[in-house]
Amino acid sequence: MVWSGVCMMAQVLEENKVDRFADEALLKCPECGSASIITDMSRGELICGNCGVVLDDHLIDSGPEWRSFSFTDDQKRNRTGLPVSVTLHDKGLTTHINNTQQDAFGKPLSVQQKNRMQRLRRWQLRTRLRTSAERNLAYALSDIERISSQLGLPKSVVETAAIIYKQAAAKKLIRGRSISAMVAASIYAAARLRRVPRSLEEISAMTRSSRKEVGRCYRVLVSELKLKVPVADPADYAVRFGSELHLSGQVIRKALDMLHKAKRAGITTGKDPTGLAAACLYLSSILENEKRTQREIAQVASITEVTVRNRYKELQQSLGIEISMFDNIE
DNA sequence: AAGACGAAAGTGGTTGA
DNA sequence: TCAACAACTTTCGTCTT
Repeated sequence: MVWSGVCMMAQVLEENKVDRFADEALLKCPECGSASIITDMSRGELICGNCGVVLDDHLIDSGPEWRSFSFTDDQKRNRTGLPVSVTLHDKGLTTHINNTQQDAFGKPLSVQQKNRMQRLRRWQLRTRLRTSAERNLAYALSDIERISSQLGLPKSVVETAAIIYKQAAAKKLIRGRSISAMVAASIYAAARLRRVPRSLEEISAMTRSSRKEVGRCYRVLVSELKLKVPVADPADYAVRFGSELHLSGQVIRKALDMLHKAKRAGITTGKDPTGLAAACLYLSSILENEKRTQREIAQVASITEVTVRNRYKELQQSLGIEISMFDNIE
């Protein structure tokens, strides 16, 4: 009885499908007679490929309706839930027991049932964050998310930082160090790995840890996890500082050019990359007549004016930028 | 008055013995 | 482990615009 019903249903669906395609194949544009009909599923429209007339604007999308974020998702045909994410301590694979005091039909629960659900909810929470390590991880990962969003870091950095932190936790590197310093160090490393560097000052300012502490943790991460962190490129900083100072593309381009020359002249090794970027921006802002003061630039780069000065004097000397060029402008 | 400059002293990290 | 060192910071007085 049930089987025959299912079979009949399948047959009806199959026939409809065939009919639909047959219709489409035979369809011709009433305006120009062309047979090249295009279906635009994102708009739900049937359009003539020749003259552009919309033949139908209420098409039913017969494509798959399950959402998938990966090949395996696609195979499972899931219809609910978030994508699996490394930024959640349990990868988002968890169950929440709702707090509504109703059953599936909307009827209020009896007192016994309420008590039972309360107990279940409590145990669910306990098993979800079973160990102190898991609680720490959950706390740290939400902190990574918070700091990264405050610094305007992209998703890729958040995920990299989460992976680094998890590896550090697995290697028991967190023990004896503060969580917030380790979180900051993970973000610092991730940002550098993803080539959107933020300075230690900027990151440690978002936590309760000092720059020193974060730096120490960072070195531990690099050596223990064997991270291959590329040397911070002053050019990455120059672009960001430039836009923060509202400098034109021309000034930034000139600064990058200067950095390139400085690198070739060999005066960049061992120097603070933020200082170099700041000095180049300072020089190019003067040369391009969009001058910013040393203080403004130093503030954005979170270094002192003295460093800006020292760097730009060096640049001036080795790149042969004449003082007379300043005189012309001022 | 604001910005630039430079000297002097102090700090924290790196390196090599 | 420790001293030497380079880079950077802080502070402050002076000069220039």
